[in-house]
Amino acid sequence: MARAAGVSQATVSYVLNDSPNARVSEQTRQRVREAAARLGYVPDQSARTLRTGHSGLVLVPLAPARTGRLVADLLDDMGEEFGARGYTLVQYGERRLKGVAAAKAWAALRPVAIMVDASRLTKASVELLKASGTKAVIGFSAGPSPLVPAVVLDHEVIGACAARHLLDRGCTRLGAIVPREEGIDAMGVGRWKGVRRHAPDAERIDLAFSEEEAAKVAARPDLPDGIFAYNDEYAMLLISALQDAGVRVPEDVAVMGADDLPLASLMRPRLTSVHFDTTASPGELVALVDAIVRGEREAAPGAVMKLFNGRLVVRDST
Amino acid sequence: MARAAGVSQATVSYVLNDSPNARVSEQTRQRVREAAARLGYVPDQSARTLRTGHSGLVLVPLAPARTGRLVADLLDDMGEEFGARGYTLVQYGERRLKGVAAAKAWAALRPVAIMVDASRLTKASVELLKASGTKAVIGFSAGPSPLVPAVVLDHEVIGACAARHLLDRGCTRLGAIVPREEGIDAMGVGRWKGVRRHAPDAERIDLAFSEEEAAKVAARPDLPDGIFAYNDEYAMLLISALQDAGVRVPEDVAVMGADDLPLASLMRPRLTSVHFDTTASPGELVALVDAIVRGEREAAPGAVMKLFNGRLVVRDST
DNA sequence: TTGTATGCGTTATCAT
DNA sequence: ATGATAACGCATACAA
Repeated sequence: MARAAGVSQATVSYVLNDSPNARVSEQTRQRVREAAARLGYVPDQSARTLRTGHSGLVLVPLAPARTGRLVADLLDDMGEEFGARGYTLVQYGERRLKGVAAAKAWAALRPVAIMVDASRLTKASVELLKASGTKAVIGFSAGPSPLVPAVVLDHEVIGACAARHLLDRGCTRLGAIVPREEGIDAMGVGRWKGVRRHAPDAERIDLAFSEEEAAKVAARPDLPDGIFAYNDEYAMLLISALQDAGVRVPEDVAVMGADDLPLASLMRPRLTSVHFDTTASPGELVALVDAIVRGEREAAPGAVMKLFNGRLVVRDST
Repeated sequence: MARAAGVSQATVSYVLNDSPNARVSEQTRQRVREAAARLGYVPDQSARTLRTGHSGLVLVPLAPARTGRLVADLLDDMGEEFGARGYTLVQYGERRLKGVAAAKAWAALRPVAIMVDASRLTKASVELLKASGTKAVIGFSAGPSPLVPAVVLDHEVIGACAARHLLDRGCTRLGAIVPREEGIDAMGVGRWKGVRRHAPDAERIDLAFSEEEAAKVAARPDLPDGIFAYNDEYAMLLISALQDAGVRVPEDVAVMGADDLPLASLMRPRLTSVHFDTTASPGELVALVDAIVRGEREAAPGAVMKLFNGRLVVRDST
């Protein structure tokens, strides 16, 4: 490249990076830019990483369980935010690896930060990542993590919000669905606990995502008259089972969901859902990670960053 | 690292890579492995990339339009498959960039292969990628691409399958929803064309994903008696609008979806859907990309890899 | 069986 | 204002 432009490598570097203290004549700049365009020259990120010692990579290994729209949107927005700050957010698809084996694969890329489901981290893996230069190791989880600072969705608040709404509507005996599904059961328990804040004797109803299981629940003679179904998908599952069983919704049993899925609003009767406003979160989160990476802020293990701050709305279209 | 083990860099490299023609004593291997474990040493991928000239990275820049479950699952499976073959699949989200600007961002990572929505590629960007060492540039699209070999979902076959089923059920006047949504309208047209294979005068009904729009369609006095609604989401939208308008489904108007979403089977009446079996595709696709990368196979622009091969099933639960 | 030397593309320092 | 040069960590040809 340098040869093609008839200048030195260093000059190329200055021009293409708009180096602040670069003293390069406009004429030379032109020559360099023209040569770059002609050759289709693109600086090599790996060489840059090797030289500078940092990759600008923010690694997000995908969660083993498929996550919902909420997380997908969050990642989209964070990608934009990180990009604007000069980082590159990359989703890394290798769901099988766990513990140190996973950490080695991640560390090989020398990411500057990594945001990953806390359940995939161990003490050893966090140490490995830190030792290999990762500035910020952040976990996603349902609660504080002893290993890393964690991004937490406050599931109890969601459950409490739903319970309050059901009680306001006149329900007297509440129940909460807890999904029997690897990876999301912990969140289910959190939401159920939240329901119990307002209804101490709310029943916990474990349910796998299948029509057979739902039919069994719907056939029970002693159903609560208000059920928070964990999220919109489980709510739809439950409602269809109740309808099949001849139970009137919401007259006999009121059902609430959460996540406010677009599809859920198409159910008839319309589904009432807890909606979380996370619009501000991506920016805040990225700013925080940036600060940690730059060493301007500390975040000790056990610290918690809430994914939203009480911005809950019940969308009730009945 | 080499110092810590008391051996040379070269020996470390031999041991950690299990070099085929490496003749290293078992004793030395032990020492190296032990030192690596003790230090939490992980080879630097950027240095390796720089030296070898290839990164092993398979880049999948995300589509600008929100993709469905089908693509998400496909990516999951391909991630596993690529991992098993020594590649690393990463999803790189930089949605704003287009054309050559996007290609530059991608090329900086020196990926060995890139799989991307064909609409984001231009002649110049493909050349840039090829020039910077990307062995395989593969497009996702609704049909053959003049620029690159393409992974194609045969939308016409899907539409034809739905049409046949509706006709078999006794419908006489067919319609097909074409989504009015950036990025997926082309697929909608393809599916509509497929419907016309069996029903030449099938009506094209453009529809944005909103309840207002759907209500307008549902209020029409001259509705077809069989509608293929593009996919399950649009089918649910349309069905709820029809129900609100007092139209009986499926007695007055039969509606079919596609994708076989788990949620869609929870609608009452149950939704009939075209299901594509793509289970074999990820493996085949990855094997093909691997062959192209290794130069064992050619794939010229215009070539087409079908995402499934006629493995279509109508799930009809009425 | 193991060590030494070289170069990949970039950036930073120093020299011109 | 620009060029020469070293060093980043690794893989590999070759020497020992």
